[in-house]
Amino acid sequence: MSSIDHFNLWSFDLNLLVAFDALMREHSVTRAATRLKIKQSAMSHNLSTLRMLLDDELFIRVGQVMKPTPRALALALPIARLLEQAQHAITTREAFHPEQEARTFSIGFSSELEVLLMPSLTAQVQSYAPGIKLLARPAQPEEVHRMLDDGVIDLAIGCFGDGAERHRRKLLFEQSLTCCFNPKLLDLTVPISQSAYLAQRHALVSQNASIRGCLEYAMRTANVEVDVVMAAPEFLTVLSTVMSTPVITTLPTRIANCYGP
DNA sequence: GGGTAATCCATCAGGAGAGG
DNA sequence: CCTCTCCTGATGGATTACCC
Repeated sequence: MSSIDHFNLWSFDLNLLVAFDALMREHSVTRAATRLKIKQSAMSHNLSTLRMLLDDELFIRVGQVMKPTPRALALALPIARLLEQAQHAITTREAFHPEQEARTFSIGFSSELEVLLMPSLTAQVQSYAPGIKLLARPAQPEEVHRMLDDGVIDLAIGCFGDGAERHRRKLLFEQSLTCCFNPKLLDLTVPISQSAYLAQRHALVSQNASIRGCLEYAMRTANVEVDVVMAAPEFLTVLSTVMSTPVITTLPTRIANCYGP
């Protein structure tokens, strides 16, 4: 088995291999930069450093694409395998035995999922892993990835953005939306037409500074406006408002089915 | 003209070394 | 051991060059 030349590896920033792999996959400096969530100029610097260290052009611009040189093609597979092995070595842990574990997991939730999932999750964890405790933490979409990076939470459950490549994601279920209103206060025919929906005054769940909350993107996409008169981060506040005020709200169907009027 | 790569320059973080 | 200063490298914004 050959020995590792630590001195040479120390002088070679191994992140450059990640940059090379991204360039190999994208054949574009700009797209490779986007893939690694850095700017194009930083990726261009990485490429120039790689060119200097490996003494080869590596990628030659041909029209709109960066064509790999024979040297780059020869390096592609070994580097990809190396990165795969490195990732495997870093992420693989000893077998997890929930029944023997004694620790607290912090889970970042969006508010509606916390109330939906925590009761059954706690019951299941208590059944299979009595030594494990669960700590629910509020998690806003704009800060959830930083909370994961800082170790504030171990896991996040909710409707969040993609984050970085290191953030693993799994789809739990597709979310649908349902309208809720108090029929004693609002005279609406079900199913509600789009024009009737847009004509109402609305109460919404909002986790951020926008009063349009989770509907902001949908409204912009559909190029429509609704009259939002109230927004709050907790869905129970919104549902209580709907019960006492002639407003309509749009909530995740699971919440509406559990707690709706 | 639009898209993309390369380059220049400013900023920031981290490390090394000097001095108290 | 701690603090300060300087140096180095990474990064991003702005700009330029190049290609279709």
